[in-house]
Amino acid sequence: MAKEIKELTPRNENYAQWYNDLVIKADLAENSAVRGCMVIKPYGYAIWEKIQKQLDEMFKETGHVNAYFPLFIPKSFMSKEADHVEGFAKECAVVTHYRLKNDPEGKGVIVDPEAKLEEELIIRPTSETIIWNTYRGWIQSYRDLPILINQWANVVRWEMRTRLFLRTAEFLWQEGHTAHATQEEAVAETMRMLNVYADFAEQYMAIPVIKGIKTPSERFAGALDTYCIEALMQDGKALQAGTSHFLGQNFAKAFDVQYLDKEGKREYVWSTSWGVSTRLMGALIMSHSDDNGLVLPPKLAPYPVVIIPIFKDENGLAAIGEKVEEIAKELKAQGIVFKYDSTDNKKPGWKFAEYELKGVPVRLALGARDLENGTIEVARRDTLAKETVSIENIGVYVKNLLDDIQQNIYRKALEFRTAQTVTADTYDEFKERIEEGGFILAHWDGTPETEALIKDETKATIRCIPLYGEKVAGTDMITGKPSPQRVLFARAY
RNA sequence: CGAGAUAUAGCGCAGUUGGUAGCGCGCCACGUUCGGGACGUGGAGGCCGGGCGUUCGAGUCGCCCUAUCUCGACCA
Repeated sequence: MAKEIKELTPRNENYAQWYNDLVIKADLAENSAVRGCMVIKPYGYAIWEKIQKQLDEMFKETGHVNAYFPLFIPKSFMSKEADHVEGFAKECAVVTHYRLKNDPEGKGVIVDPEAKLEEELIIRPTSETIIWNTYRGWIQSYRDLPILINQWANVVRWEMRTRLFLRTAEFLWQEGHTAHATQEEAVAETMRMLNVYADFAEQYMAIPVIKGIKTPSERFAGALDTYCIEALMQDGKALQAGTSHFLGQNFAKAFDVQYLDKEGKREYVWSTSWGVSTRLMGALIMSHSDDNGLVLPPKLAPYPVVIIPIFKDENGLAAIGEKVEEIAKELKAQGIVFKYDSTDNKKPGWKFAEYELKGVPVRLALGARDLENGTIEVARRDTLAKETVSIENIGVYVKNLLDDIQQNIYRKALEFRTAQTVTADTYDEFKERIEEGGFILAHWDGTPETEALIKDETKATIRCIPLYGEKVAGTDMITGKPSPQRVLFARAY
Protein backbone atom coordinates (compact mmCIF):
# COMPACT_ATOMS: atom_id res chain seq x y z
CA MET A 1 0.00 0.00 0.00
CA ALA A 2 2.75 2.41 0.85
CA LYS A 3 4.01 1.91 -2.66
CA GLU A 4 0.87 3.43 -4.09
CA ILE A 5 1.51 6.75 -2.43
CA LYS A 6 5.07 6.95 -3.61
CA GLU A 7 3.84 6.51 -7.16
CA LEU A 8 2.16 9.89 -6.80
CA THR A 9 4.70 12.52 -7.67
CA PRO A 10 3.51 15.91 -8.83
CA ARG A 11 6.69 16.91 -10.60
CA ASN A 12 7.61 13.63 -12.23
CA GLU A 13 7.95 13.20 -15.98
CA ASN A 14 4.46 11.96 -16.43
CA TYR A 15 2.40 14.58 -14.71
CA ALA A 16 -0.73 13.57 -16.59
CA GLN A 17 -0.53 10.04 -15.24
CA TRP A 18 0.17 11.31 -11.74
CA TYR A 19 -2.86 13.54 -11.94
CA ASN A 20 -5.11 10.72 -13.11
CA ASP A 21 -3.88 8.40 -10.39
CA LEU A 22 -4.40 11.01 -7.72
CA VAL A 23 -7.94 11.78 -8.84
CA ILE A 24 -8.79 8.10 -8.72
CA LYS A 25 -6.94 7.19 -5.53
CA ALA A 26 -8.17 10.19 -3.57
CA ASP A 27 -11.67 8.95 -4.39
CA LEU A 28 -12.73 12.00 -6.36
CA ALA A 29 -13.78 10.57 -9.71
CA GLU A 30 -13.33 7.77 -12.21
CA ASN A 31 -13.91 7.12 -15.88
CA SER A 32 -17.41 6.02 -16.71
CA ALA A 33 -18.63 3.51 -19.26
CA VAL A 34 -19.40 6.42 -21.56
CA ARG A 35 -16.51 7.69 -23.66
CA GLY A 36 -14.95 10.80 -22.21
CA CYS A 37 -17.39 11.09 -19.32
CA MET A 38 -16.59 10.78 -15.64
CA VAL A 39 -18.31 9.59 -12.51
CA ILE A 40 -17.82 12.13 -9.74
CA LYS A 41 -17.64 10.14 -6.52
CA PRO A 42 -19.15 11.34 -3.23
CA TYR A 43 -15.95 12.85 -1.85
CA GLY A 44 -15.24 14.67 -5.10
CA TYR A 45 -18.81 15.84 -5.35
CA ALA A 46 -18.69 17.18 -1.80
CA ILE A 47 -15.86 19.48 -2.91
CA TRP A 48 -17.91 20.57 -5.91
CA GLU A 49 -20.82 21.35 -3.59
CA LYS A 50 -18.58 23.60 -1.49
CA ILE A 51 -17.49 25.41 -4.65
CA GLN A 52 -21.10 25.74 -5.80
CA LYS A 53 -22.35 27.04 -2.50
CA GLN A 54 -19.70 29.71 -2.20
CA LEU A 55 -19.99 30.89 -5.79
CA ASP A 56 -23.76 30.95 -5.55
CA GLU A 57 -23.53 33.19 -2.54
CA MET A 58 -21.21 35.53 -4.41
CA PHE A 59 -23.58 35.61 -7.39
CA LYS A 60 -26.48 36.50 -5.13
CA GLU A 61 -24.44 39.26 -3.51
CA THR A 62 -23.91 40.77 -6.93
CA GLY A 63 -27.63 40.73 -7.66
CA HIS A 64 -28.05 37.52 -9.64
CA VAL A 65 -30.76 34.88 -9.43
CA ASN A 66 -30.84 31.28 -10.59
CA ALA A 67 -33.05 29.77 -13.27
CA TYR A 68 -33.02 26.72 -15.50
CA PHE A 69 -33.24 26.29 -19.26
CA PRO A 70 -33.60 23.12 -21.37
CA LEU A 71 -30.89 20.58 -22.04
CA PHE A 72 -31.95 20.35 -25.68
CA ILE A 73 -31.42 23.04 -28.25
CA PRO A 74 -33.18 22.92 -31.62
CA LYS A 75 -30.57 22.63 -34.33
CA SER A 76 -31.81 25.77 -36.06
CA PHE A 77 -30.94 27.88 -32.99
CA MET A 78 -27.31 26.97 -33.32
CA SER A 79 -27.01 28.47 -36.77
CA LYS A 80 -28.34 31.90 -35.85
CA GLU A 81 -25.06 33.34 -34.66
CA ALA A 82 -22.40 32.66 -37.28
CA ASP A 83 -19.28 32.65 -35.06
CA HIS A 84 -21.06 30.65 -32.39
CA VAL A 85 -21.96 27.77 -34.70
CA GLU A 86 -18.48 27.74 -36.17
CA GLY A 87 -16.96 27.44 -32.73
CA PHE A 88 -19.17 24.64 -31.49
CA ALA A 89 -20.31 22.69 -34.56
CA LYS A 90 -17.46 20.19 -34.35
CA GLU A 91 -18.22 19.03 -30.84
CA CYS A 92 -21.99 18.65 -30.61
CA ALA A 93 -23.90 15.55 -29.57
CA VAL A 94 -27.11 15.36 -31.59
CA VAL A 95 -30.43 13.71 -30.78
CA THR A 96 -32.09 12.38 -33.92
CA HIS A 97 -34.76 9.96 -32.64
CA TYR A 98 -37.11 9.71 -29.70
CA ARG A 99 -37.97 6.02 -29.48
CA LEU A 100 -36.51 2.53 -29.39
CA LYS A 101 -38.20 -0.71 -30.33
CA ASN A 102 -37.50 -4.42 -30.17
CA ASP A 103 -35.43 -5.66 -33.04
CA PRO A 104 -37.74 -7.72 -35.28
CA GLU A 105 -34.84 -10.16 -35.69
CA GLY A 106 -34.64 -10.56 -31.94
CA LYS A 107 -31.27 -8.87 -31.42
CA GLY A 108 -32.17 -6.59 -28.53
CA VAL A 109 -33.44 -3.08 -29.12
CA ILE A 110 -32.90 -0.80 -32.10
CA VAL A 111 -33.66 2.84 -32.81
CA ASP A 112 -37.14 3.01 -34.28
CA PRO A 113 -36.58 4.48 -37.75
CA GLU A 114 -40.14 5.81 -37.72
CA ALA A 115 -39.39 7.90 -34.64
CA LYS A 116 -37.06 10.31 -36.39
CA LEU A 117 -37.27 13.89 -35.13
CA GLU A 118 -38.28 16.45 -37.72
CA GLU A 119 -35.66 18.80 -36.34
CA GLU A 120 -32.68 17.33 -34.58
CA LEU A 121 -31.90 18.48 -31.05
CA ILE A 122 -28.44 19.48 -29.93
CA ILE A 123 -27.43 18.62 -26.39
CA ARG A 124 -26.34 22.04 -25.13
CA PRO A 125 -22.61 22.73 -25.34
CA THR A 126 -23.53 26.11 -23.79
CA SER A 127 -26.89 27.81 -23.51
CA GLU A 128 -26.63 31.24 -25.17
CA THR A 129 -28.97 30.31 -28.00
CA ILE A 130 -31.83 28.75 -26.04
CA ILE A 131 -31.59 31.47 -23.41
CA TRP A 132 -31.62 34.35 -25.86
CA ASN A 133 -34.50 32.79 -27.70
CA THR A 134 -36.33 32.81 -24.35
CA TYR A 135 -35.22 36.32 -23.37
CA ARG A 136 -36.91 37.67 -26.52
CA GLY A 137 -40.25 37.02 -24.87
CA TRP A 138 -39.17 38.54 -21.57
CA ILE A 139 -37.90 41.88 -22.79
CA GLN A 140 -40.06 44.68 -24.13
CA SER A 141 -38.87 47.88 -22.49
CA TYR A 142 -35.90 49.25 -20.60
CA ARG A 143 -37.95 48.58 -17.46
CA ASP A 144 -37.41 44.83 -18.05
CA LEU A 145 -33.65 45.31 -17.87
CA PRO A 146 -31.23 44.28 -16.66
CA ILE A 147 -31.80 40.53 -16.52
CA LEU A 148 -29.19 38.94 -14.26
CA ILE A 149 -29.60 35.18 -14.39
CA ASN A 150 -27.35 32.26 -13.61
CA GLN A 151 -27.91 28.60 -14.39
CA TRP A 152 -26.31 25.55 -12.75
CA ALA A 153 -26.29 22.83 -15.34
CA ASN A 154 -24.45 20.13 -17.19
CA VAL A 155 -23.23 20.62 -20.75
CA VAL A 156 -21.82 18.29 -23.37
CA ARG A 157 -18.91 18.93 -25.68
CA TRP A 158 -17.72 16.00 -27.73
CA GLU A 159 -14.02 16.72 -27.33
CA MET A 160 -11.58 14.50 -29.17
CA ARG A 161 -9.44 14.02 -26.15
CA THR A 162 -10.59 14.13 -22.57
CA ARG A 163 -9.08 14.22 -19.10
CA LEU A 164 -10.79 13.84 -15.74
CA PHE A 165 -12.11 17.20 -14.50
CA LEU A 166 -10.04 19.22 -17.00
CA ARG A 167 -11.86 18.31 -20.18
CA THR A 168 -14.65 15.77 -20.00
CA ALA A 169 -17.31 15.18 -22.63
CA GLU A 170 -19.98 16.05 -20.09
CA PHE A 171 -19.26 18.51 -17.32
CA LEU A 172 -21.00 20.48 -14.62
CA TRP A 173 -20.83 24.23 -14.58
CA GLN A 174 -22.62 27.45 -14.00
CA GLU A 175 -23.35 29.85 -16.80
CA GLY A 176 -24.49 33.40 -16.20
CA HIS A 177 -26.43 35.14 -18.97
CA THR A 178 -27.23 38.79 -18.52
CA ALA A 179 -29.08 41.34 -20.60
CA HIS A 180 -28.48 45.09 -20.36
CA ALA A 181 -29.75 48.32 -21.86
CA THR A 182 -26.35 49.81 -22.54
CA GLN A 183 -22.89 48.77 -23.61
CA GLU A 184 -21.35 50.38 -20.52
CA GLU A 185 -23.56 48.35 -18.21
CA ALA A 186 -22.74 45.12 -20.01
CA VAL A 187 -19.02 45.79 -19.95
CA ALA A 188 -19.23 46.62 -16.24
CA GLU A 189 -21.05 43.33 -15.64
CA THR A 190 -18.38 41.41 -17.55
CA MET A 191 -15.71 42.93 -15.33
CA ARG A 192 -17.74 42.47 -12.16
CA MET A 193 -18.02 38.74 -12.74
CA LEU A 194 -14.39 38.41 -13.72
CA ASN A 195 -13.57 39.89 -10.34
CA VAL A 196 -15.95 37.53 -8.58
CA TYR A 197 -14.13 34.61 -10.19
CA ALA A 198 -10.71 35.98 -9.32
CA ASP A 199 -11.73 36.59 -5.71
CA PHE A 200 -13.15 33.12 -5.44
CA ALA A 201 -10.04 31.51 -6.93
CA GLU A 202 -7.68 33.36 -4.64
CA GLN A 203 -9.62 33.51 -1.39
CA TYR A 204 -11.31 30.12 -1.45
CA MET A 205 -9.37 27.89 -3.81
CA ALA A 206 -6.08 29.48 -2.72
CA ILE A 207 -5.01 29.71 -6.35
CA PRO A 208 -3.44 32.97 -7.53
CA VAL A 209 -4.77 34.00 -10.93
CA ILE A 210 -3.94 36.56 -13.56
CA LYS A 211 -6.83 38.59 -14.86
CA GLY A 212 -6.67 39.41 -18.51
CA ILE A 213 -8.32 39.61 -21.86
CA LYS A 214 -8.11 36.96 -24.57
CA THR A 215 -6.71 37.64 -28.01
CA PRO A 216 -9.26 37.39 -30.85
CA SER A 217 -8.12 33.87 -31.74
CA GLU A 218 -8.79 32.58 -28.22
CA ARG A 219 -12.09 34.38 -27.80
CA PHE A 220 -15.40 32.69 -27.05
CA ALA A 221 -17.33 31.93 -30.24
CA GLY A 222 -19.75 34.82 -30.54
CA ALA A 223 -18.13 37.23 -28.07
CA LEU A 224 -16.66 40.66 -28.73
CA ASP A 225 -14.31 40.31 -25.78
CA THR A 226 -13.43 37.38 -23.56
CA TYR A 227 -11.94 38.11 -20.15
CA CYS A 228 -10.36 35.29 -18.20
CA ILE A 229 -8.49 34.24 -15.13
CA GLU A 230 -5.37 32.18 -15.80
CA ALA A 231 -3.69 29.94 -13.25
CA LEU A 232 -0.37 28.11 -13.30
CA MET A 233 -0.22 24.42 -12.42
CA GLN A 234 2.70 22.73 -10.67
CA ASP A 235 3.98 21.17 -13.88
CA GLY A 236 4.39 24.62 -15.39
CA LYS A 237 1.36 24.49 -17.65
CA ALA A 238 -1.32 27.16 -17.60
CA LEU A 239 -5.00 26.51 -17.01
CA GLN A 240 -7.86 28.78 -17.92
CA ALA A 241 -9.90 28.76 -14.74
CA GLY A 242 -12.85 30.94 -15.69
CA THR A 243 -14.12 33.24 -18.41
CA SER A 244 -16.41 36.23 -18.61
CA HIS A 245 -17.60 37.34 -22.04
CA PHE A 246 -18.80 40.65 -23.36
CA LEU A 247 -21.15 39.55 -26.13
CA GLY A 248 -22.08 42.98 -27.45
CA GLN A 249 -25.37 42.81 -29.34
CA ASN A 250 -24.49 39.65 -31.23
CA PHE A 251 -27.03 37.34 -29.62
CA ALA A 252 -29.65 40.06 -29.33
CA LYS A 253 -29.41 40.58 -33.07
CA ALA A 254 -29.33 36.86 -33.85
CA PHE A 255 -32.47 36.28 -31.77
CA ASP A 256 -34.05 39.68 -32.38
CA VAL A 257 -34.17 40.87 -28.78
CA GLN A 258 -34.99 44.57 -28.71
CA TYR A 259 -36.31 46.93 -26.09
CA LEU A 260 -38.02 50.30 -26.10
CA ASP A 261 -35.88 52.95 -24.39
CA LYS A 262 -37.09 56.01 -22.47
CA GLU A 263 -37.33 58.02 -25.67
CA GLY A 264 -39.51 55.32 -27.25
CA LYS A 265 -36.71 54.14 -29.57
CA ARG A 266 -36.17 50.44 -30.26
CA GLU A 267 -32.67 49.21 -29.40
CA TYR A 268 -30.91 45.88 -29.36
CA VAL A 269 -30.04 44.53 -25.93
CA TRP A 270 -26.40 44.19 -24.77
CA SER A 271 -25.31 40.96 -23.17
CA THR A 272 -22.71 39.04 -21.23
CA SER A 273 -22.10 35.44 -20.31
CA TRP A 274 -19.69 33.94 -17.83
CA GLY A 275 -18.90 30.50 -16.52
CA VAL A 276 -16.74 28.24 -14.43
CA SER A 277 -16.91 24.47 -14.40
CA THR A 278 -15.81 21.29 -12.68
CA ARG A 279 -12.49 22.11 -14.31
CA LEU A 280 -11.91 24.22 -11.21
CA MET A 281 -11.49 20.95 -9.34
CA GLY A 282 -8.73 19.99 -11.74
CA ALA A 283 -7.09 23.32 -10.97
CA LEU A 284 -7.43 22.68 -7.26
CA ILE A 285 -5.85 19.25 -7.50
CA MET A 286 -2.96 20.34 -9.71
CA SER A 287 -2.20 23.52 -7.84
CA HIS A 288 -1.65 22.19 -4.34
CA SER A 289 -1.20 18.42 -4.28
CA ASP A 290 2.06 16.77 -3.25
CA ASP A 291 3.62 13.31 -3.05
CA ASN A 292 1.26 12.30 -0.26
CA GLY A 293 -1.84 13.16 -2.20
CA LEU A 294 -4.38 15.93 -2.29
CA VAL A 295 -3.99 19.17 -0.35
CA LEU A 296 -7.31 20.94 0.10
CA PRO A 297 -7.69 24.53 1.22
CA PRO A 298 -9.71 24.52 4.47
CA LYS A 299 -12.48 26.63 2.97
CA LEU A 300 -13.26 23.98 0.35
CA ALA A 301 -12.55 20.78 2.26
CA PRO A 302 -15.72 18.71 2.78
CA TYR A 303 -14.48 18.27 6.34
CA PRO A 304 -11.50 20.47 7.26
CA VAL A 305 -10.75 18.39 10.33
CA VAL A 306 -10.58 14.65 10.91
CA ILE A 307 -10.35 13.19 14.40
CA ILE A 308 -8.65 9.82 14.76
CA PRO A 309 -8.92 7.86 18.00
CA ILE A 310 -6.06 5.60 19.01
CA PHE A 311 -7.31 2.74 21.13
CA LYS A 312 -6.82 -0.88 22.03
CA ASP A 313 -10.33 -1.99 22.88
CA GLU A 314 -13.93 -0.90 23.23
CA ASN A 315 -13.35 0.66 26.63
CA GLY A 316 -10.48 2.67 25.28
CA LEU A 317 -12.61 3.86 22.41
CA ALA A 318 -15.46 4.80 24.72
CA ALA A 319 -13.14 6.89 26.89
CA ILE A 320 -11.83 8.73 23.83
CA GLY A 321 -15.38 9.10 22.53
CA GLU A 322 -16.33 11.08 25.63
CA LYS A 323 -13.41 13.42 25.16
CA VAL A 324 -14.23 13.80 21.46
CA GLU A 325 -17.68 15.02 22.39
CA GLU A 326 -16.11 17.85 24.34
CA ILE A 327 -13.85 18.66 21.43
CA ALA A 328 -16.81 18.46 19.06
CA LYS A 329 -18.62 21.11 21.07
CA GLU A 330 -15.66 23.44 20.84
CA LEU A 331 -15.24 22.86 17.11
CA LYS A 332 -18.92 23.44 16.48
CA ALA A 333 -18.76 26.66 18.49
CA GLN A 334 -16.15 27.82 15.95
CA GLY A 335 -18.25 26.63 13.02
CA ILE A 336 -15.77 23.93 12.08
CA VAL A 337 -17.02 20.80 10.33
CA PHE A 338 -15.16 17.63 11.25
CA LYS A 339 -15.24 13.90 10.78
CA TYR A 340 -14.68 11.50 13.65
CA ASP A 341 -13.38 8.24 12.26
CA SER A 342 -14.00 5.74 15.03
CA THR A 343 -14.12 2.69 12.77
CA ASP A 344 -12.23 -0.21 14.31
CA ASN A 345 -11.38 -2.08 11.14
CA LYS A 346 -8.51 0.19 10.17
CA LYS A 347 -5.43 1.00 12.17
CA PRO A 348 -4.47 4.59 13.01
CA GLY A 349 -1.51 4.55 10.63
CA TRP A 350 -3.76 3.51 7.81
CA LYS A 351 -6.16 6.32 8.60
CA PHE A 352 -3.35 8.89 8.76
CA ALA A 353 -2.26 7.96 5.26
CA GLU A 354 -5.81 7.80 3.96
CA TYR A 355 -6.82 11.28 5.11
CA GLU A 356 -3.58 12.74 3.84
CA LEU A 357 -4.38 11.25 0.45
CA LYS A 358 -7.79 12.91 0.69
CA GLY A 359 -6.21 16.24 1.56
CA VAL A 360 -7.95 16.87 4.88
CA PRO A 361 -6.27 20.07 6.20
CA VAL A 362 -6.06 19.21 9.91
CA ARG A 363 -5.84 15.87 11.66
CA LEU A 364 -6.40 15.48 15.38
CA ALA A 365 -5.19 12.25 16.96
CA LEU A 366 -6.25 11.30 20.44
CA GLY A 367 -5.07 8.32 22.49
CA ALA A 368 -4.82 7.08 26.06
CA ARG A 369 -1.58 9.00 26.53
CA ASP A 370 -3.39 12.26 25.62
CA LEU A 371 -6.30 11.56 27.93
CA GLU A 372 -3.82 11.22 30.75
CA ASN A 373 -1.88 14.38 29.87
CA GLY A 374 -4.76 16.56 28.70
CA THR A 375 -3.18 16.88 25.25
CA ILE A 376 -3.95 16.15 21.63
CA GLU A 377 -1.80 15.63 18.54
CA VAL A 378 -2.42 18.16 15.80
CA ALA A 379 -1.10 17.54 12.29
CA ARG A 380 -1.39 19.95 9.39
CA ARG A 381 -1.63 18.65 5.83
CA ASP A 382 0.10 21.54 4.07
CA THR A 383 3.44 21.23 5.86
CA LEU A 384 2.95 17.72 7.31
CA ALA A 385 4.10 19.13 10.66
CA LYS A 386 2.84 17.51 13.84
CA GLU A 387 2.73 18.82 17.37
CA THR A 388 1.18 17.82 20.64
CA VAL A 389 -0.75 20.64 22.28
CA SER A 390 -2.92 21.16 25.31
CA ILE A 391 -6.54 20.32 24.74
CA GLU A 392 -7.54 23.61 26.40
CA ASN A 393 -9.29 25.87 23.89
CA ILE A 394 -8.70 23.41 21.09
CA GLY A 395 -11.55 24.94 19.09
CA VAL A 396 -9.89 28.32 18.87
CA TYR A 397 -6.53 26.71 18.24
CA VAL A 398 -7.86 24.73 15.29
CA LYS A 399 -9.73 27.73 13.93
CA ASN A 400 -6.54 29.76 13.85
CA LEU A 401 -4.64 26.86 12.36
CA LEU A 402 -7.17 26.46 9.55
CA ASP A 403 -6.87 30.16 8.74
CA ASP A 404 -3.12 29.82 8.71
CA ILE A 405 -3.25 26.80 6.42
CA GLN A 406 -5.59 28.58 4.02
CA GLN A 407 -3.15 31.47 3.78
CA ASN A 408 -0.09 29.28 3.62
CA ILE A 409 -1.41 27.23 0.73
CA TYR A 410 -2.14 30.40 -1.19
CA ARG A 411 1.25 31.86 -0.35
CA LYS A 412 3.01 28.72 -1.55
CA ALA A 413 1.11 28.74 -4.82
CA LEU A 414 1.84 32.42 -5.29
CA GLU A 415 5.54 31.96 -4.58
CA PHE A 416 5.62 29.13 -7.09
CA ARG A 417 3.94 31.23 -9.72
CA THR A 418 6.18 34.20 -9.09
CA ALA A 419 9.24 32.01 -9.43
CA GLN A 420 7.87 30.52 -12.64
CA THR A 421 7.00 33.83 -14.27
CA VAL A 422 9.76 35.36 -16.35
CA THR A 423 10.19 37.90 -19.11
CA ALA A 424 11.70 37.17 -22.50
CA ASP A 425 12.98 39.86 -24.85
CA THR A 426 14.24 37.73 -27.71
CA TYR A 427 12.59 34.83 -29.46
CA ASP A 428 15.61 32.60 -28.75
CA GLU A 429 15.30 33.34 -25.07
CA PHE A 430 11.59 32.63 -25.31
CA LYS A 431 12.05 29.27 -27.04
CA GLU A 432 14.61 28.17 -24.51
CA ARG A 433 12.56 29.22 -21.52
CA ILE A 434 9.24 27.78 -22.70
CA GLU A 435 10.70 24.27 -22.39
CA GLU A 436 10.92 24.77 -18.64
CA GLY A 437 7.23 25.65 -18.35
CA GLY A 438 5.79 28.61 -16.51
CA PHE A 439 4.50 31.98 -17.62
CA ILE A 440 6.51 34.12 -19.96
CA LEU A 441 5.83 37.83 -20.32
CA ALA A 442 6.86 39.02 -23.76
CA HIS A 443 6.07 41.71 -26.26
CA TRP A 444 3.72 40.92 -29.11
CA ASP A 445 2.87 43.01 -32.13
CA GLY A 446 -0.86 42.27 -31.84
CA THR A 447 -1.15 40.32 -35.08
CA PRO A 448 -2.74 36.88 -35.35
CA GLU A 449 0.09 35.87 -37.69
CA THR A 450 2.78 36.28 -35.06
CA GLU A 451 0.59 34.60 -32.47
CA ALA A 452 0.03 31.60 -34.77
CA LEU A 453 3.72 31.37 -35.64
CA ILE A 454 4.69 31.19 -31.98
CA LYS A 455 2.03 28.58 -31.32
CA ASP A 456 3.21 26.47 -34.25
CA GLU A 457 6.84 26.61 -33.30
CA THR A 458 6.65 26.43 -29.51
CA LYS A 459 3.13 25.16 -28.61
CA ALA A 460 2.84 28.27 -26.43
CA THR A 461 -0.30 30.36 -26.63
CA ILE A 462 -1.10 33.84 -25.44
CA ARG A 463 -3.02 33.09 -22.28
CA CYS A 464 -4.14 36.66 -21.95
CA ILE A 465 -3.26 40.29 -22.22
CA PRO A 466 -2.98 41.13 -18.51
CA LEU A 467 -5.30 43.84 -17.25
CA TYR A 468 -3.14 44.83 -14.31
CA GLY A 469 0.53 45.08 -13.48
CA GLU A 470 3.03 47.39 -15.06
CA LYS A 471 2.47 48.24 -18.70
CA VAL A 472 5.66 49.19 -20.44
CA ALA A 473 5.79 49.52 -24.20
CA GLY A 474 8.38 47.63 -26.20
CA THR A 475 8.87 45.84 -29.49
CA ASP A 476 7.69 42.43 -30.66
CA MET A 477 10.38 39.82 -30.07
CA ILE A 478 10.01 38.44 -33.61
CA THR A 479 8.88 41.22 -35.90
CA GLY A 480 10.27 44.18 -33.97
CA LYS A 481 6.99 46.03 -34.40
CA PRO A 482 5.75 48.16 -31.48
CA SER A 483 3.90 46.56 -28.58
CA PRO A 484 2.01 48.55 -25.95
CA GLN A 485 2.59 46.03 -23.15
CA ARG A 486 3.86 42.53 -22.45
CA VAL A 487 1.39 39.67 -22.86
CA LEU A 488 1.26 36.39 -20.99
CA PHE A 489 2.47 33.27 -22.81
CA ALA A 490 2.44 29.64 -21.65
CA ARG A 491 1.81 26.13 -22.74
CA ALA A 492 -1.68 25.32 -21.55
CA TYR A 493 -4.10 22.54 -20.77
C1' C B 1 -8.52 11.38 -36.57
C1' G B 2 -2.83 9.86 -36.63
C1' A B 3 1.40 7.22 -33.57
C1' G B 4 2.57 3.98 -29.58
C1' A B 5 1.04 0.91 -25.54
C1' U B 6 -2.42 -1.93 -22.79
C1' A B 7 -6.83 -5.34 -21.99
C1' U B 8 -6.07 -11.96 -17.08
C1' A B 9 -10.10 -11.85 -9.63
C1' G B 10 -12.69 -5.54 -6.74
C1' C B 11 -7.47 -3.02 -7.52
C1' G B 12 -2.19 -3.65 -9.18
C1' C B 13 0.24 -7.38 -11.90
C1' A B 14 2.83 -12.40 -13.47
C1' G B 15 1.84 -16.29 -16.73
C1' U B 16 8.42 -19.52 -20.30
C1' U B 17 9.02 -23.22 -26.63
C1' G B 18 0.73 -23.64 -26.95
C1' G B 19 -1.13 -28.59 -22.42
C1' U B 20 -7.68 -25.93 -19.39
C1' A B 21 -4.71 -19.98 -14.42
C1' G B 22 -1.25 -17.68 -10.37
C1' C B 23 0.99 -13.63 -6.98
C1' G B 24 0.43 -9.08 -3.95
C1' C B 25 -3.22 -5.85 -1.96
C1' G B 26 -8.27 -5.81 -0.80
C1' C B 27 -12.61 -8.96 0.84
C1' C B 28 -14.85 -12.97 4.62
C1' A B 29 -13.97 -15.93 9.52
C1' C B 30 -11.11 -16.58 14.00
C1' G B 31 -7.03 -15.07 17.09
C1' U B 32 -3.09 -11.70 18.44
C1' U B 33 -2.42 -6.41 17.57
C1' C B 34 -3.60 -0.89 17.51
C1' G B 35 0.82 6.61 18.68
C1' G B 36 2.49 6.42 10.69
C1' G B 37 -0.61 2.13 5.52
C1' A B 38 -0.01 -4.73 11.54
C1' C B 39 0.53 -10.20 11.66
C1' G B 40 -0.83 -15.53 11.78
C1' U B 41 -4.15 -19.48 10.22
C1' G B 42 -8.18 -20.79 7.21
C1' G B 43 -11.59 -19.26 3.18
C1' A B 44 -14.51 -16.96 -1.03
C1' G B 45 -13.68 -14.87 -5.67
C1' G B 46 -11.85 -15.73 -13.09
C1' C B 47 -16.33 -17.24 -20.28
C1' C B 48 -8.15 -14.59 -19.44
C1' G B 49 -12.20 -7.45 -23.49
C1' G B 50 -15.28 -9.56 -27.99
C1' G B 51 -15.37 -12.34 -32.65
C1' C B 52 -13.24 -15.45 -36.37
C1' G B 53 -9.25 -18.66 -37.58
C1' U B 54 -4.69 -22.21 -36.99
C1' U B 55 -4.28 -26.69 -33.73
C1' C B 56 -5.83 -32.98 -30.88
C1' G B 57 -5.50 -28.70 -27.54
C1' A B 58 -5.21 -21.22 -27.34
C1' G B 59 -4.51 -16.57 -21.73
C1' U B 60 -0.31 -17.78 -25.08
C1' C B 61 0.01 -17.97 -32.41
C1' G B 62 -2.70 -15.12 -36.79
C1' C B 63 -6.57 -11.76 -38.53
C1' C B 64 -10.69 -8.42 -37.45
C1' C B 65 -13.37 -5.58 -33.96
C1' U B 66 -14.07 -2.84 -29.27
C1' A B 67 -12.45 -0.14 -25.06
C1' U B 68 -8.83 2.37 -22.14
C1' C B 69 -4.16 5.09 -21.40
C1' U B 70 0.02 8.22 -23.15
C1' C B 71 1.76 11.52 -27.05
C1' G B 72 0.09 14.45 -31.28
C1' A B 73 -3.98 16.93 -34.06
C1' C B 74 -8.31 19.44 -31.91
C1' C B 75 -10.33 22.22 -27.76
C1' A B 76 -16.15 28.22 -25.61
